[in-house]
Amino acid sequence: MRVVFFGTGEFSCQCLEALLSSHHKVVAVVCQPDKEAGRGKKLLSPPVKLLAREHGIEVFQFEKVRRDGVEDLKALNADVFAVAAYGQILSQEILDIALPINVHGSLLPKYRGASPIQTAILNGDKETGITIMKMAYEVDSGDIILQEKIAIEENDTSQSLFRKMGALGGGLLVKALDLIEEKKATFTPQDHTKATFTKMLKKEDALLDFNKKASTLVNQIRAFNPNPVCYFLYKGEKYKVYFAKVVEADESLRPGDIFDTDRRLLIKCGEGALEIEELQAPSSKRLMIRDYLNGRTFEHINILQ
RNA sequence: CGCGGGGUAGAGCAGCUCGGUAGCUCGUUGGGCUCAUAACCCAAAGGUCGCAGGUUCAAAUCCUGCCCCCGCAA
Repeated sequence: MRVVFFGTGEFSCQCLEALLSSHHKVVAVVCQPDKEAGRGKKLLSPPVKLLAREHGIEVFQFEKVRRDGVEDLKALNADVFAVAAYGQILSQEILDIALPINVHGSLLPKYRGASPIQTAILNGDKETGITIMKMAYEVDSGDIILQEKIAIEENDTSQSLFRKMGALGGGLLVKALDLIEEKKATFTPQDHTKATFTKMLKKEDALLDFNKKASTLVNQIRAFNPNPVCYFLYKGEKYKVYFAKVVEADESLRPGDIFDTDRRLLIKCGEGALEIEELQAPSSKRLMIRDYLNGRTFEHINILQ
């Protein structure tokens, strides 16, 4: 089938790669515009654009696809629009051009919206999954074509889970296209009464609150890795935490008490304590705590004071 | 020209202001202690101090240019 692929980031790339190695024909790729990013404000292309170019596929980067993309999309004469974490909402007019299907990172109707994968980790879920659906006007509300579960391991972060989900999503996307081509696809409506919604994880939510339980904070840290990354303030400076685990704590300590001991870094929480395993100090790179403490130390203070 | 930090042994850092023997913690290797150990003690190996040029009797340190890495902001 003639497919137009909509996507932008790494997750999208994995889905696109699956399509490219299938027998379906990717006639064009639509992704977000290049952005000024990084040091020196260089113009940066989305990963999907680079991948598409390597394969000689035409790339569209509409500022607003609803406003600018309709004519071009019609002209492509596609059978299917395959959408995976594109980053823009499609209008009904566009959904009507070809059969629009979407790869979503949750077991819909649970976790509709912008951050299904991260939210599953944040909530401490043991499993989540991929849903392939036919897109409807209301976001993530469409009829389900395929759905498959995946386990969330204890040491999974959003980063690692994204990678697993991308691989699974790519496979299911191709499978769904095959079914559609053979006219064997079924479309099962969601139970909308069970729908839950997720919001983008924001930087403002990345500050660790040590009054909370250590286990809660560990989930938050896993969910926010690699983006936007949880942090705490020590002497007014931001220290990012990439990995941490729950340990038992001396309950005479107050939440926020920080101390390094025996080449470990511990912070007392509302319940239990957090052992920081991988840390990033301001202006420096990520380090395993063992390496960090070789050259630097923390004073035993309370960082909530 | 967005703002800022940094490049010194395998790792993380100090030394640079005020030029003059390359240092700390850890790792590695060997030895010792121990019922035993990732613990402790002793010893050793390991460095063109990012690159190039300049100043100087002498440069990790001062000056100039370049390369690379990182944080913030987007």
